[in-house]
Amino acid sequence: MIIKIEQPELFNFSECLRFLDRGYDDCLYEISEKYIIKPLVIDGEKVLVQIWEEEKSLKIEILTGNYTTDILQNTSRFVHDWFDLDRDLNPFYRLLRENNSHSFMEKKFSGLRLMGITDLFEALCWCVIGQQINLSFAHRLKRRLVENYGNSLTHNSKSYYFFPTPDVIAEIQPKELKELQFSRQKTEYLIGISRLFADGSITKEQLSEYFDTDQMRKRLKEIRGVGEWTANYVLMKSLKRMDCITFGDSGLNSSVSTLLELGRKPTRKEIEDFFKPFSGWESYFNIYLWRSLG
DNA sequence: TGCCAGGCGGACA
DNA sequence: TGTCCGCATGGC
Repeated sequence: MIIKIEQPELFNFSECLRFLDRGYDDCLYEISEKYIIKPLVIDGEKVLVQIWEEEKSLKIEILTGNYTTDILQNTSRFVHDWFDLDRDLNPFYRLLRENNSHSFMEKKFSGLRLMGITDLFEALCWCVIGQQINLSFAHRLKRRLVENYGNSLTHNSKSYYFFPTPDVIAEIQPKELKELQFSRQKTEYLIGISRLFADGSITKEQLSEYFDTDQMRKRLKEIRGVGEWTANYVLMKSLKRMDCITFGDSGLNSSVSTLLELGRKPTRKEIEDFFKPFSGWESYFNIYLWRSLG
């Protein structure tokens, strides 16, 4: 069964895949130049989907798993959310054009979308794993966690993994994670966050009912292990809030430093000023700045 | 070898 | 409220 999705204006599938790949061999999807394969849980059913581009549309095929009309519909919805297809990027591109020094981004990265991490729990765990270590090591740690504690399905004798569920991580003994080279801090944060999700203390639905981004940020920062960087990262990637800046992010610092030709780390004020013209589109500008790192 | 990595919490003034 | 420090381990 193949689902067809019309591509929105200002969309570039290759740019999106490139952003997902970046040579890190992520354990939660398989990516090639032409397609991406990802296992999903839709309405409690495990399905493996392949997404590719064909004649200006996106095609989604369910490779394995039982599916109903509802599952097809919700798979399509997932892809819309993941690739941020429902957003009109014209206003953002206008802002890029109005700021001469940034207009190169419109041409160079045209059609790049804010690739989401739909699952809030996964997004938070990924942040904790990635805190203060280099990205290649972070991906290796994530792979160890996923392959040791996540469910999987097999297709063409290949295993595709799901991110572990909160109840499973909540029960891991710290010693086990230490053996996988997780620091004591990361272990403590991961298990704590998992407990909150396992007992329903926090859910994405609940968080999305907050009045605005500031309140969501405040709520997230009450969680041990969640600081300003993680809160902003998660709000842009999972809640799709458009007004987030990942202050403290080394990649963001490096990008802003390069574009301003500072030769040093930018101050918080310099970053705030840099983002000022992009009010309401900070998250997208943040993503495009990451992309400009290469 | 030393510094840095898509930070965070806690101590201290 | 702002700043400094320890954590913990791989990559370059």
